Amino acid sequence: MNEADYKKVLTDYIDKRLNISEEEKEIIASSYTLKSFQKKEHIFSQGKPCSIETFVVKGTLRLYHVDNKGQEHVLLFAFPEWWVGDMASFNTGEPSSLNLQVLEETIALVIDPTEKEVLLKKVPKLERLFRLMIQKNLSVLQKRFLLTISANASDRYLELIERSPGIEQLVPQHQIASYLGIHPESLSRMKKQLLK
Amino acid sequence: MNEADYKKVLTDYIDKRLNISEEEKEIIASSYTLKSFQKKEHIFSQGKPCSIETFVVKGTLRLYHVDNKGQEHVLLFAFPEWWVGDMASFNTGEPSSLNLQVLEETIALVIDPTEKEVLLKKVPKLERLFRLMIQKNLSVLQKRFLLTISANASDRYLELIERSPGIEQLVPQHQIASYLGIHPESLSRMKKQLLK
DNA sequence: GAAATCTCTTAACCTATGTCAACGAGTTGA
DNA sequence: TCAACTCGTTGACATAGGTTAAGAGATTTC
Repeated sequence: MNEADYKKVLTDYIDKRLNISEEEKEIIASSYTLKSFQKKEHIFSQGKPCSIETFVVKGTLRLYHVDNKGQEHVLLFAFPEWWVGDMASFNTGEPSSLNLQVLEETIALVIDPTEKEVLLKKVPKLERLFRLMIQKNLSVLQKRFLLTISANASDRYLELIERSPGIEQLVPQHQIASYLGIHPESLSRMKKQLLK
Repeated sequence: MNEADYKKVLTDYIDKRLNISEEEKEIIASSYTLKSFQKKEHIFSQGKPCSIETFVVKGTLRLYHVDNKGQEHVLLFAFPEWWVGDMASFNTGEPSSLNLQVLEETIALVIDPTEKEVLLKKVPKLERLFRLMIQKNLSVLQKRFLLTISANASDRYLELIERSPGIEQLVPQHQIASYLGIHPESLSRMKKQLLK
């Protein structure tokens, strides 16, 4: 696949949701920059403004937070056709509280706040797309929050593997523990319990 | 205050963020319906589609979820100039997983999905406002989520009373416990510990 | 291919919070 | 004014998950 092919993934994605003209497709394609990232690389980091919004074309990422005790907490794993970033920081310029790290070699289309502003001016109907996108993010996060506070770790684990079968092949177990909000030792013990 | 005054709270709120014409103000004002709600009343409930988006003009509300063990979990308390609803349900029509209940007699401006669609057609620049609004909600929820998974109950309690001083006067303690994700007995015990 | 590093497991013990039961102070309602 | 609730508190005990330490395979690195 070449650059144009990768960008087509994005314009197709948008076209499916909004119906855009060829001209608009070109504007969109030229507004985004194609980047590839190596395993373990950080695309943005906690403490610095996140000036990048990412559309994943290929690969796997994790978005996580490090708390003031040094503990990592995975917010989400991202796969192709996902948008990832730190909305709050991207829009306000304030330091991000999140880190975006590559788990599997990734190809993504990225944009910075200024370019995005220009793009939205040129193609205002994208406002709607981004609203829908955030809405989706919000309702995913809301579900996750409710599950986190109302279910115990093993129910959350079962929910995760049901919702994302195959995730245990893609992501090391200690990061699944981190996603579940428990320690690797606890997950290990828990899985042993579940086998009974 | 009369109806026009209450609606002015909304149009002023929007004008501060978007700069809208007099004509647009009128369209907006006429798209929203003024409602008042009594203490303990439910504005929408879990299991039914939430076909209402609320802009609080006056009063206090709580948005909560009841899990499958019958336990209540408060997602947020809402105060004047807040938007409250269940975005996911409002936009898709699927059953809501949330309840919105009045804690103190409330005056609010409400809109349903159809009216909102019409309004957005008439005043497309509101797309931007709603995007910003959801963005804010998302970043609040994200902070809350990170705090919930990385801090213990007493740190969350201290954070809450620091962020919302006076909340203990507005909301009964067992609902604060529910917001913190613990049981009333635990909060009681915890506060005793903190006094030492 | 040896050393270093990472990943997962197990075990023993610890702690925060849940659970259940009882009680007293207020508040509401007949 | 008494009965019924609601709300917060306390205590005893239970449990999920944290903490620490150790070891065994994998995997990476030089």
